[in-house]
Amino acid sequence: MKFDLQKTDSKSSARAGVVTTDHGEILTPIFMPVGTAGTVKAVHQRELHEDISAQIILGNTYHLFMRPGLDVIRKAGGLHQFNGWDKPILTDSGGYQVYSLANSRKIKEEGVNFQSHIDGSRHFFTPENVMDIQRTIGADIIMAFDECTPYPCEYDYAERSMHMTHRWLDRCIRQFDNGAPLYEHNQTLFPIVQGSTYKDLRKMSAEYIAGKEREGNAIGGLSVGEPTEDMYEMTDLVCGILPKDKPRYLMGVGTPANILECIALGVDLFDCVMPTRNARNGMLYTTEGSINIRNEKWKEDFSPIDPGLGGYVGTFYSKAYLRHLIVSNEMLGSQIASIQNLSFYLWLVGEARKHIMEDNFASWKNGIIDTVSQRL
RNA sequence: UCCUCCUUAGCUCAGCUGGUUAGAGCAUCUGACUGUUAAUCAGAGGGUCCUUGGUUCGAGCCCAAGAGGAGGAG
Repeated sequence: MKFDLQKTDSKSSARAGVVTTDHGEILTPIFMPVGTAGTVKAVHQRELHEDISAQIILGNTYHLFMRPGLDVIRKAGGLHQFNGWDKPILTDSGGYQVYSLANSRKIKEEGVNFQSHIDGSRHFFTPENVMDIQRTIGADIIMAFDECTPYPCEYDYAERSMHMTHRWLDRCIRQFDNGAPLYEHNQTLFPIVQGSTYKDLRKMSAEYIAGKEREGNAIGGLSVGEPTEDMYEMTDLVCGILPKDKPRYLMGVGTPANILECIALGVDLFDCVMPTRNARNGMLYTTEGSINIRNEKWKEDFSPIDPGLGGYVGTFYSKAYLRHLIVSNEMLGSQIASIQNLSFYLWLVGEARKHIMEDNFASWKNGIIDTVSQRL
């Protein structure tokens, strides 16, 4: 993997760059649609390419390990072959699942013992076997196995957890660097900064992670319920420490406003379930603002969903029709809304990149945030 | 014409021996959702308990008459 920094905004820390992988280039800043179980829910691969212009998607170690399992993925020739996505893929390590499946797991120094949410079977994840699993899945970018601390989090716990995540990282790196890709493309390992909302811990963690000199770095443990200002403060602090010549990935963020603000702080990569999950729940993002398409006010509004975006679903389908589909629980509603929301997210980061290249990002951002944040 | 059964929220229905403010599911409306256990979750509005009269301290529930509906007999 290679990262070329093309431009840094003169009035903020926003950057534009190019990540090059064996599955092609990623123009940053970028949003990565989440495809947990090997699918971006309700969206075809062709739509990811043609309507959404996705450049990289996510997969999830935990979910793919549970189903379909490593044998199937290995026999398919890796996840790219299995799901037919020939552009870059990033897999999350399962660290977040350890956090979100909190009621059925036990975290120890050696690793995490947890119960499958599918059949209740017990499994044990370690930094080592999580690296091996991600080798088998074959993502271009794989993530270190970490503990995502909850919010709020006691200082003592956050500190101990952070140090354990650092020790886990060393084990991840050893295992990864002693291994080799199973398929015909290279892989790279991103470490993850933790430290909850404590400045000294975040600083310590960012310095530790920077010292590993990997090809890219991630910021985890945010957008777990802390105040937005805390999230910005931690992101700002960490971005100031992580190397400038490596891409920075802010995990799990966020709303359109969050993404713009964090681009301004120097983040290059984002992922979030919001555009897809909210789409299925009737929340639409448009260039005019967000709308709850289930609201009665759209019942007889036959205007296009988002003509400003200029894409197929935004101009072809009306609000009233989409409302009908979502209210009726029709599958097409989820499909249209998901394509719309992802198209919007990719449009947003594309515009951000354009304005960074033109060196007028900061002023553009302040205007667009008000627009896209309003509720219609 | 007679007999039996039914009538409770927009819909389908619970509702104990007569006892606080009559409930549920669905539907409607509104909100939430941040490295997906989520086509999920939460909240709200919504009642002439068919009508009238009676019994009773107290009636959705018991009694009478009527209205509407379903089935049966002739």
